[in-house]
Amino acid sequence: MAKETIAGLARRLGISKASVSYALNGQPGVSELTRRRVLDLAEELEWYPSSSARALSRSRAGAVGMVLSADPLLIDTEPYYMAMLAGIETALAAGDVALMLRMVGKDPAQERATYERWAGERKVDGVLVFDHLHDDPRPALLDRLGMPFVLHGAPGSAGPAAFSGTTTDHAVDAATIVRHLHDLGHRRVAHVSGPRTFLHEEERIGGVAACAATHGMEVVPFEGNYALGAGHDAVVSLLRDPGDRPITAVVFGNDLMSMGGLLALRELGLRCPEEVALVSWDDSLHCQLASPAVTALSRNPGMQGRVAAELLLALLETGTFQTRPMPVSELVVRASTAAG
Amino acid sequence: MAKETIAGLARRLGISKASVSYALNGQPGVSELTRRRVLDLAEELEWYPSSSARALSRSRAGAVGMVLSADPLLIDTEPYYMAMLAGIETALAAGDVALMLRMVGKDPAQERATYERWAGERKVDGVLVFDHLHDDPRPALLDRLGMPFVLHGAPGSAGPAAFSGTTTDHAVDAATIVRHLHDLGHRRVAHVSGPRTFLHEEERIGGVAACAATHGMEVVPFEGNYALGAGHDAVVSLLRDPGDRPITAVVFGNDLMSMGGLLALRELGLRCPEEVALVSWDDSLHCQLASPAVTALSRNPGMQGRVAAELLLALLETGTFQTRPMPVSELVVRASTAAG
DNA sequence: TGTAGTGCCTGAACCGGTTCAGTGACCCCT
DNA sequence: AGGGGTCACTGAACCGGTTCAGGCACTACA
Repeated sequence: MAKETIAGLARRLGISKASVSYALNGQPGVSELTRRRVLDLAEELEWYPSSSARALSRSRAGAVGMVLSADPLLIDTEPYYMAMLAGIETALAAGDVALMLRMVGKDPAQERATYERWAGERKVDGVLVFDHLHDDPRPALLDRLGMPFVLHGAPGSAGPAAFSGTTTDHAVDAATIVRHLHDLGHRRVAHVSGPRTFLHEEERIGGVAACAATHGMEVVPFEGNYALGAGHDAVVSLLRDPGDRPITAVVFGNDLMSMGGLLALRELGLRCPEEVALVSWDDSLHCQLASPAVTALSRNPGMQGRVAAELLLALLETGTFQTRPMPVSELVVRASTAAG
Repeated sequence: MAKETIAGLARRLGISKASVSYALNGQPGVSELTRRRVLDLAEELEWYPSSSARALSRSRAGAVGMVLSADPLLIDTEPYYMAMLAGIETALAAGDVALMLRMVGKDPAQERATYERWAGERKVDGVLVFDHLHDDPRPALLDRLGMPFVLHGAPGSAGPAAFSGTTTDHAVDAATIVRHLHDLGHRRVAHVSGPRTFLHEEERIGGVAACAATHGMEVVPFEGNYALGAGHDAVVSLLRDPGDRPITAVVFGNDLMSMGGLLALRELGLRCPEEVALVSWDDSLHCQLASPAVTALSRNPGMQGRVAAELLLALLETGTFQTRPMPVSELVVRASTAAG
């Protein structure tokens, strides 16, 4: 099948390229009759405008990018990403924008290089950025590159922002978890967080500490890295020697560490939830299938991804920054925190 | 920052656009000195060629596409996809090709429409196709569209193929599983497969039946759909009423159904592996974390994805079809089939 | 000394769309 | 009858690269 072009359509209809273009794009300047003839012919020939030609003349790629920079070890075990991707994709598909995906290791330089490349090549119109860091260099970089972006999980504290993002009130989530444990009688708990370089972990740690303080509870912090082994090691080092005031509950920063913690409890011969209760700050199938099933904060990554993508589309469309707070997460109570 | 163009570079250097282009692309026609000057300037200005302009003049998108058409329910629970994606991405990144991702529901029409669109818009240079079906309409469609593709999990039986693909010898995998169960003394087993519309499930079912026959074993087939509930329901309907010759082992087509089966065993009060052994035809973290941990065939989806992507790159580069057999999968023996 | 060959470089066409400025035709108003 | 406005449409420029045909200078060879 010889590829049709807009010039071909114009020739067949005996009109000019310009008219065809106007007709196809719903722009004024053509009669209703002509427009119909053009659209009908395009459909009949199963013709679509060349995306690269369109991208060139509109100076718009029609795609947005996303760099998944994660531990290769985690990337296939974290259902979180896949769910988020699915949400992002549904939003983008609705806006007729393509998703360009790049996976790099935990190397910030590679993520940076990818952004520079994409900006230079004008390959994407904007990017979705995740896991906001302390003194995150990426917003400044992207600004310098003139690349619109949405920060997923932006710092919610600031006022009207100079960028778009979704915000999560981690303090509220923290309170939900801490109160749940307090209600069950726990007074000394551990909090196994993700790396403190992530801003949201900082907020969570602060939230947990604050809420615990108002309830007269004690929190033992532990910095993990979201991997199975970290959860395991945390539990071993925190609970091997109970001491006089033992820890009776552990909050994990994600589902993988929760699973690791559960394995460790089994090894140590500690019964869950009778001796130690568990809460995961991320829900997933893992939490549901574990035995005991693990109480988890359901954060709905699919919806979050969808919202982030919508913000990016809006930013590209209108150029206005928006921040949108995510709805409060819900705690799904399961056996790991069943009433003692 | 005003965007530089090739014309800008040419002006700065006092040479023609053509020379710049030749220099940048490593083509003959420029002196070594000029080439260096061009490359140095490009680096200094952090300049990259516009991907859309390049795509237009080369008539090559520089991207390949992949439609993930799966049950939305499964898409975020199946670690298989994520691992495969990671493998695909590493191969594509090496070949400097972008990955365009689209997720659609289990609706074949949408997948078809996506291919037609991509072909019409020349948005991708080729696609990766998964889950080969009985009388799969996609190869013919893609051929008609002139869209190069690689079939992941192509029928391995045929001779030199008219397309590229990775092939898996499911009969060998089936034998690995069946022999393992036979060695443990099982003589009557169930095989909970995925939908028979998938060609690979057909091959697996045949392989299991054939190998079982040579070992004097009996196989009870059950058609599932890869979802948690299907595994559960299969076990319930197969094992609730043992009868005179009870089933002592169940083989599941993927990890999710295995987990469902495990839940069902627990409900029925059947001990695993003492009363019923379990094998999963897909390994994942779920199998490792389950209790008992589930024996599983490790198929290395990351590597398979990488190979499939490499085949596609080769096809785009040279235009020659290749089929590449995947290495035989290895059975990871865990507690769910521990010696009785 | 003429000429064929080679190396370096250039102008212009081309890829397939979008968009601007301009041209008639037609209608309305005074 | 003449001036102004709207409508449908067109030619040509443009987006930013790639590539072809050809020009010029210089060397090599007969």
